[in-house]
Amino acid sequence: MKTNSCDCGTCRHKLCAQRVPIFSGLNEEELSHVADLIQRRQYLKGEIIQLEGSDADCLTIINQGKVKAFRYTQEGKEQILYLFSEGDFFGESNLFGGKEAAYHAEALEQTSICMIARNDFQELVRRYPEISLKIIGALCTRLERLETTIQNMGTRSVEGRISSVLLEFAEKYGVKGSKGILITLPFSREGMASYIGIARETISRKLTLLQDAGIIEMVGNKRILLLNEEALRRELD
Amino acid sequence: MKTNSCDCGTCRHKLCAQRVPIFSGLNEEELSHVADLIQRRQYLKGEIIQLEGSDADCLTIINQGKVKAFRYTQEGKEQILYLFSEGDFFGESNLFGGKEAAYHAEALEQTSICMIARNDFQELVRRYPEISLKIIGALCTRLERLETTIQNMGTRSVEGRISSVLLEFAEKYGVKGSKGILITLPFSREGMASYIGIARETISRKLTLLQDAGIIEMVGNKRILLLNEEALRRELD
DNA sequence: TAAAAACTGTGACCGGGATCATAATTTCAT
DNA sequence: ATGAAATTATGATCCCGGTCACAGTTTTTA
Repeated sequence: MKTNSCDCGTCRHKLCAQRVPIFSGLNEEELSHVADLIQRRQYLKGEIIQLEGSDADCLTIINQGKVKAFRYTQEGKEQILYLFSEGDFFGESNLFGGKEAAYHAEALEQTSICMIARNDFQELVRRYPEISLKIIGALCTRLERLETTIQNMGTRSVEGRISSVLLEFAEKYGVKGSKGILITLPFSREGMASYIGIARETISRKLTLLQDAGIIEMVGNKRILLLNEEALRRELD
Repeated sequence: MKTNSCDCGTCRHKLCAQRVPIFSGLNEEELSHVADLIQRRQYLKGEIIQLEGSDADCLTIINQGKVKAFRYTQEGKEQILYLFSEGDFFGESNLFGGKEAAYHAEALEQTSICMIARNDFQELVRRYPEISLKIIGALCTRLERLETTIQNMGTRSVEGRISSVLLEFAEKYGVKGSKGILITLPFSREGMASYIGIARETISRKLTLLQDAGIIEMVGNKRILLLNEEALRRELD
């Protein structure tokens, strides 16, 4: 088991600050300053990190693990908005909009996060303006993703949406093997359905079809072997 | 007819810079500096301001008018992503992500815009860090809107989506009268359908139902009188 | 102001995906 | 390893909204 956490109490989470894109570009001394302000926390799978509507006033950066951000529709269905991984952050709207948390956040596996309080962060931004440029860049990327998601949902081609999610996971979590790309899914079927915005049964059926077509191969419930990436790409509408 | 444009050539668009939230917080002299960098342009209804995929490298701020941002799905259907009004801006991803334009932008009526070139803007941000905080705030707001849109689209309750759009327009463009709120719609039915992500015929039918229920009253094609706001709010899922 | 063009409303029909029910499978705990 | 619990697959049915067709209206243009 590799130890990529730092509990020595001396380095003051410099590791965490270093690996976060937001702070790339800062030098050693500046990073040290940032690290002073960081508070770290650990969560187990299934634990809630943030409650929608709460007024947590800190920026949360994911150091290790995966986090899903979601809301409940009035019918009680869960709608997943984001899947955050190492280096991603959330809670920015708490800081800048001054509003309450826009969604629930739940650890999908053992997860360690870094938190920076609102006031500390605002000061950081003033002292190191490049940070805000990085944040703007990250927000733009996120906007683009949502824009594409909306475009896809509007199109209503369920096959296309499933293909696009599989490709996304392949890129983020896939491992190339001799037969194809082995994807360890971050979600159960239920989760994937909620991420895509369709019913669980539907995704089961479509995945079966993809398997019958020889494009994928399901390995247990949590892994999918992508045999024919090109074919999947052609499904994208 | 009120004259809220400035063509004197002397004030150098200070008006424009002033009314834009991004630059609120700057003083007279700073605004003047900003105004120096601004280039102004006019568009008629239907004219294209930005082409998806083009590498326009400037931030565009809407001074007056309305602009729709949209993409085409592979089936050729138009999907409207944003409706921008006075004070809104777009093109930020061109500046920060360094990528190409993420969508088409078209004037919905006579529209005047202010443009700032990439380099000029980057310099502005460095000189006045508050600007980037304002931008981050605006991006967060936009993200929240998209998040809600996605949540709505996932829910697939068409009634709810229509109600939410009507309420949005009522707030932005509504005028209170004795009988209710008179909304001048920024879109045709086609446009509303594309904004919501449903078929034109469906929105016609649903609006007729709402009218039969006494909740709204259609006034010609371009206006809707909102008689019972509460009832509409209850439709929101 | 009249004709043309664009937009909107409505009926008929159809299909994809939601829902419900149940069986099969996988995962987990002991 | 084995039974229990959770997850997934699959069949049957239903219904909402898309699509097509066409009529009615509004808006534009000359």
